Amino acid sequence: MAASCQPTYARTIFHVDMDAFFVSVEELFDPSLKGKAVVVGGQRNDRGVVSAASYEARKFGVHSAMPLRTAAKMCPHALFVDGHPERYRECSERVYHVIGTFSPQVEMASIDEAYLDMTGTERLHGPPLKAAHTLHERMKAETRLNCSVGIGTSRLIAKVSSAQAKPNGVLWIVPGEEARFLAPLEVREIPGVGKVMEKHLHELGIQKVGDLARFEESELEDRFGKWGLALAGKARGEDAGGWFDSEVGADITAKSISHEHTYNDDTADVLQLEATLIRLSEMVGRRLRESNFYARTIQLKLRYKDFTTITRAHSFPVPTQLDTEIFEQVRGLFRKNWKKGIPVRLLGVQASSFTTGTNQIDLLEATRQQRWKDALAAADRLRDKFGESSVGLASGLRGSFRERTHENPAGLRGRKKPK
DNA sequence: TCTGGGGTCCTAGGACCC
DNA sequence: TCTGGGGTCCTAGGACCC
Repeated sequence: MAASCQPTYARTIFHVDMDAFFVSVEELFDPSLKGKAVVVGGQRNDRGVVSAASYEARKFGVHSAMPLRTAAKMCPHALFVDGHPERYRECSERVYHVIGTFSPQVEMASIDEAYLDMTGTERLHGPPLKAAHTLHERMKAETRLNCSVGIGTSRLIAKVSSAQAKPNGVLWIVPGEEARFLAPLEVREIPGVGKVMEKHLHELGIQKVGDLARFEESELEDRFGKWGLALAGKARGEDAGGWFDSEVGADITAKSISHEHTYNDDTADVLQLEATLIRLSEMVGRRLRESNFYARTIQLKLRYKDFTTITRAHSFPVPTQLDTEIFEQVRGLFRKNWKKGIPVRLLGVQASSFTTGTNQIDLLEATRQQRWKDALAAADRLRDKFGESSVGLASGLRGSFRERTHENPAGLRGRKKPK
């Protein structure tokens, strides 16, 4: 079993990461923002977090995921801008178009980053560095946006090196140099190592990736299980375990669809809460229909004032796409689990366990569901024309208990859209 | 500091079946 | 009576990512 677990040739993976994506897109629409401290995600007093901050704002310690109110204190002169998901999606599609001309094996990992498998494209695009510079220039020419490109023999190396290349740079880690490149970096730089894992590692005296690489692999496995083993591989630059191990461009279908809403003011008003559940159920149902998914499991998410959060799920025998069925389930879960009178901060509805198309419903049931689907499709078209609030399961009810909360337009930063 | 919204993956316990 | 071992499904929670 001795010899080669080595691949016969090394892969060449690119990771393309757009620089301060949301901020840069906003600058395209309003050039006066250029060079200023800009925070995208909402207004300075909103209950929300920073989606993106300009490099100017970052100098004051502002970073994404930070509460907007904190950002406003750290950087009072910053300009606060609401997010525009449609703009980001549109630019993201242009990015996808550009990278698609470089390799057949491409994959958008999120709205603003992509992987390309460039193995074997030398005859077409030249050596990695040259190809990367061409890509970098073409990206700027066709999207007017800056990006950074990391090149390596694994997704992990490509990802970490694109981060090191920022802003607006290209970095190639030559095959064989992976471990040496990673060694001086903080363990937190490894994708998948967050706050909690970082703390655990620090307690073991592990600060840098080099420390991690020297650590006994079996002890990592004993302490952290499967993940510990993967971690040992990552310290060497390997795509060990999980999503990283998959081929670039492999077809990934969505596993869940969800919508949630945080109130600007916590509420214990049953009518308002159930009106929100209707709206969220409709949004989830609509997306199920768009993707032609049927969901077997519906989950309620409930967050109280003090941030304690529960989730309660239920699976039905026959999968569904229907707003009414989703809402009935979720309302049932809500009534059973909400501690009456305790103010609620957030409600969420999630659908999962998908099938594409139902298998064995009898004919009557099928026609009944078809009628519903037709009606709902008509409603979807109406919404496209007149906006989200024009049609609803209970638009009358909603009309009288319209929420005062505003939609956070910065909301959308999802990883994947189901096809 | 007072914490969005949309996702993925992992773990762990209990039910249920063979 | 008192007790096994494995597999799969379901549910709840949590870490992590952008």
